[in-house]
Amino acid sequence: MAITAPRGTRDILPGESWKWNYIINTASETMKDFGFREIHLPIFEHTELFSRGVGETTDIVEKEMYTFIDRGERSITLRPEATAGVMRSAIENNLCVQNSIAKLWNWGPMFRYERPQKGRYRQFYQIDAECLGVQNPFADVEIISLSIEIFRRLGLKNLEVVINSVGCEKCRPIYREKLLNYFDAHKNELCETCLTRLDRNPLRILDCKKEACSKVADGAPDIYDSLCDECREHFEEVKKGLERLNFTYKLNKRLVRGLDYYTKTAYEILSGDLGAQNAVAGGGRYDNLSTAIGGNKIPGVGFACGIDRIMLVMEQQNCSFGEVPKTDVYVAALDNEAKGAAQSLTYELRKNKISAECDISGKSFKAQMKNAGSCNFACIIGSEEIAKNSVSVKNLSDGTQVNIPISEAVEYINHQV
RNA sequence: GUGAGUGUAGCGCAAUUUGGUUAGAGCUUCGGAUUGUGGUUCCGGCGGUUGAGGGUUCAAGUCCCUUCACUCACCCCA
Repeated sequence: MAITAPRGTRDILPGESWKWNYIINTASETMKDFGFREIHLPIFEHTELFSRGVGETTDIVEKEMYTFIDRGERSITLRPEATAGVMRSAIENNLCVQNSIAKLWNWGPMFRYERPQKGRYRQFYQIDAECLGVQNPFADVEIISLSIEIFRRLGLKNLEVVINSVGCEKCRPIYREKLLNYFDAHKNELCETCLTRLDRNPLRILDCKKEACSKVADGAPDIYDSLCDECREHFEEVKKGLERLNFTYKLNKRLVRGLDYYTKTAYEILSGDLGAQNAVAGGGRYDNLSTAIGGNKIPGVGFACGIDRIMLVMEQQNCSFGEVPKTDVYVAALDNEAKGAAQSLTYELRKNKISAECDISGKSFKAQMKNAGSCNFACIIGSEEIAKNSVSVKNLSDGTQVNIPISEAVEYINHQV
């Protein structure tokens, strides 16, 4: 049996790799316009970074990480998300000392052991941006507007921005306590998974999609009543900021992120064109992440968006991916004696940065011209032409053709393309 | 981890309700003819252990079991 790609992974084939480049280039330009700088991080990290950063009781850490012991007996994990690594790097390299701020972005593969389905893979790709060192709600607005702008430039339609505040280390425990009391009183109405959530992470019950649980959650205490003054004010400023930029958004007090490090702002950008996995981007503020992984206090806010999912939505909505890559010139040999001359001319063109191709597999002239169909020009050389030292250059879009000396071919085509 | 559906040529599909000769066309590819040197048309060739393994049967692409993969949903998230 031939070996196949592991479950949940996929190959980005030539037919779509140029679309990926378009998405990444668009993101890259937007990042630059927003003053974010690119950072490259390892794909694997010490397991502890995620167990302490993302949170011991999260689904990601409990059952979704690719963790293994390396030959030096270190516990290593393929990164399941980007934020913890960025924060680790910022601490380790002092990117955020003495009130300086760091605006960083990167893209690359992330790994989670899940059952694959539409828009969900075991190796998936994210574009990630983090703004570190700023407590101010303007930073939250900057991050949210950045993600929206990337999608706007890509031409995505019908997106929904949903925001919430999940409180901070001061007010969340109080809210948690209230929730605990409430859900404890409605224990018999909750589903099994929610019962386990009860003592581990009661906030997550709010997120449960089961009708019974959601009904119970409807009557649960409102998080906004529990927010401390600082969190409340922060949240108000974020909302004001979004309105100032004319963004429409929805509030969802049930929006709870699956990663423990989030504080205050949490948000998601949803698309109706994705099936069940409807989030194209998600993020928020994480003011306690740095201390959780052993650093000094560095506030932060950021987002990640799934490239695979952006791709799905763009295909669904027939968005433009820019220009399809195309070879300028096909150099066709009329007969076998001319194949060498064809390759020589092809190389001359390439040296002049004109994309060119010729047959390297011994195809007939007819077959060569078929391949030439996707190019702008065809150069046709036969052994007779070599003797005469000339070549026919045909413009494949209008059918016009000229005979010129081979030595002038590069210059002529350079003019045309 | 749970559930449902699917698996036949490189691709998308067919194979007569209820198992029955040598599993078929189309597109692609390759070759030939024709077209002024590609695109059109015609002819021909290559291409399959029916995902894999086992079972039932005189007979299995078709029925049963196991396994793998894909798809979608739960869960969770981007």
